[in-house]
Amino acid sequence: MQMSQKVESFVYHFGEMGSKWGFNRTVGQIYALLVVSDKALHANEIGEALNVSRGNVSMGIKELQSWQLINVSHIPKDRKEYYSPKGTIWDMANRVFEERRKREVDPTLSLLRDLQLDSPADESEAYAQEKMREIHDLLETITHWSAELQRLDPDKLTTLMKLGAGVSKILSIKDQFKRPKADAPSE
Amino acid sequence: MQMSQKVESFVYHFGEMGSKWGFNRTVGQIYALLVVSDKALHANEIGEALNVSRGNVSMGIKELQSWQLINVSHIPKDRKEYYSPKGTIWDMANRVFEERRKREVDPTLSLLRDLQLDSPADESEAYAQEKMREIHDLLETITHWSAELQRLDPDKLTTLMKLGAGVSKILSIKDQFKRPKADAPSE
DNA sequence: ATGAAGTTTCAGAAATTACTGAAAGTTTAG
DNA sequence: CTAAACTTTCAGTAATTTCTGAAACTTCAT
Repeated sequence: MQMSQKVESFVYHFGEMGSKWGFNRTVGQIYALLVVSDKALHANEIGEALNVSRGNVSMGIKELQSWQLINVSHIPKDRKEYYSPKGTIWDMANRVFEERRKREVDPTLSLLRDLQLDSPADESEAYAQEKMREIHDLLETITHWSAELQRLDPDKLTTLMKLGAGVSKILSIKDQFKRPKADAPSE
Repeated sequence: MQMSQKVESFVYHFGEMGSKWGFNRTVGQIYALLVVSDKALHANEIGEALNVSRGNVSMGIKELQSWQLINVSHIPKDRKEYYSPKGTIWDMANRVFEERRKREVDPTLSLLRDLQLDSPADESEAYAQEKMREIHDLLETITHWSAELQRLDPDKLTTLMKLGAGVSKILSIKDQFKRPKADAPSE
């Protein structure tokens, strides 16, 4: 399989990006290639297009499956497995966030909680624990927030995003509703 | 310098995390160590605490400076440079997002825009371009959104985050305000 | 059961990334 | 200007990660 000029630069670029986003170059390239292909591809086509060994393609596919990013399909009378991206681009972004949360943030939160458990031996340890608590709280807030956002349907999300900084205005509207007799004159 | 048990596990863990967040293990460890230290540290202390060469500490410091994550200070009559983390934990998170946006997202957006420029040669190229446009739009939306969020002060942000999925309710309130004579009955 | 058509595994090789430590560079006090 | 006290650089080495390709495995048609 031959990639067009455009597809080629896209695929190579995403290989590099992928390596900063939690998977290696080849995995990034395979995913990028699948995304821009209008039909599902089998392993040999992929390997040929990317100049990569059959074994490497197999490992890449496996990795993408562990991220739940691809679908496997079959064509009647053909024994090969055909791969295509699962869901929309938005789904992909969500999956990657979600998966990284599980793999990176959750273990960190759990470590930080453990380290909070026993009381500090001295002043400098108290300081360290305080900082760890701050990090814990930050991670937890971000985690909750992104989980909530993922529940919104893409349209609402887009509306919300377009709103941007306007959200702070909305917040005050909300305050008026919830507490019509607002008691915070300075804000 | 000797790290306490707790600080040690924190620092090592953040070394590993750091390597998934855009800098290498040592850089992550140095930053973690500085965050939990109640006083600024000089390069030798850092190297000794982390069991790492003087040269490596120097490179790590340089890297952290390029991310604008640390401050340098001096003590009268002492020629050494003392390092401490710059800003709050929130500032740190913002900086890292911001810096990665500049280094990774911006070049990607620019590539994707270029690839949109000339019209597709055939049907499959048209498909590829369409997908690239979707990715472009997604990245752009996320970029704008996070830029806006960074402008909010941390308190507002926290309120907003606590709100979570409640945002969709807020959105409808906003709709009532903006278009009291709403003409979209199906939404 | 057999073998053709495919996929996966994994030991070793290649490529990449990170680290060391000695030499070069910088800054300041006298 | 000199030397002491630091910091930075960078060539070579070490560690880690990724990739290859041959062998093992699986599945299915006959």
